[in-house]
Amino acid sequence: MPELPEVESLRRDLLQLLPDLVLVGVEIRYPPIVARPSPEEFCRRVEGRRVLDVGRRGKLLLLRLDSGETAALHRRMTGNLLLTQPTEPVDHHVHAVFRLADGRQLRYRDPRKFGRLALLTPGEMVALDAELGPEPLDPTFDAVAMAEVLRSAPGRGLKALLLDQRRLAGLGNIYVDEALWRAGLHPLRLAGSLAPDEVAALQRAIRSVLEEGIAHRGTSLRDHLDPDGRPGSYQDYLQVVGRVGQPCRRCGAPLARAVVASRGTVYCPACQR
DNA sequence: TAAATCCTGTCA
DNA sequence: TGACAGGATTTA
Repeated sequence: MPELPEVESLRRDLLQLLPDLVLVGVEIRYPPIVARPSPEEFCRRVEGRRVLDVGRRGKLLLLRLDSGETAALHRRMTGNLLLTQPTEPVDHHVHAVFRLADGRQLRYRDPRKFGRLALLTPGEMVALDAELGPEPLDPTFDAVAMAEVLRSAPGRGLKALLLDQRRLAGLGNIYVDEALWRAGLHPLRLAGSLAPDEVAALQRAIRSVLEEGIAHRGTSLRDHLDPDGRPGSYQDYLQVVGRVGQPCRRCGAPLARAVVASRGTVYCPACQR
């Protein structure tokens, strides 16, 4: 599922289309995909707008329009934004089509229909930003900032806390499991119980798994594709996800599976404490 | 805090 | 054929 590295990879790919990315037309084929405003209003306010910049906040892709508004896309589980020629057939999983000035199209394809589009005024963008936790790849996100996140909910388990976008933005099920393994921390370990060196290790682990994920253009266990329809390759480097029962690459013990924070969770019961 | 909800492809 | 997966939101 698209987490921070998958959205960041998409952001960087779309930046290559600037400065001539003009959304000359918008077609919404599955109206519930537009969270706000109404689908008609969304089209009216996006059509004809030039994209000045492509940003990201957590797992949200942000298209900053020349109107001052921002079109936000959350890909949720199975959403992809594909750059295609208009002659390519539109399959029934395509829920929104953005026609570009050069004739090509950006198509939002999402078999699960969980993803959402929204158009945000500057004020709404500020409000959304305030609801999300810090960016783990921001240069200012260091061990001190990690400690603050943990201190904000000392009684919660680490995995539940790290998945909470209001506490820390951008992590999902895959990268949380990978980061906790790398830090040697158990997913149920209470956030308030970490020693200073463990806090620092967790911050470094989160940063490194996200950076490696981006370097490999994301994890494509199943669905993630870039705008040209190509998968990422970080699935080939995962240490725990998808390896239940196989030996831990640190200590050799068989990796275990449990449901933590309502998510399938893989960890090493021997060396994650 | 936990459960239900939204969805449909995939797998047993 | 039915259980399962899961991010975010809503409801109990």
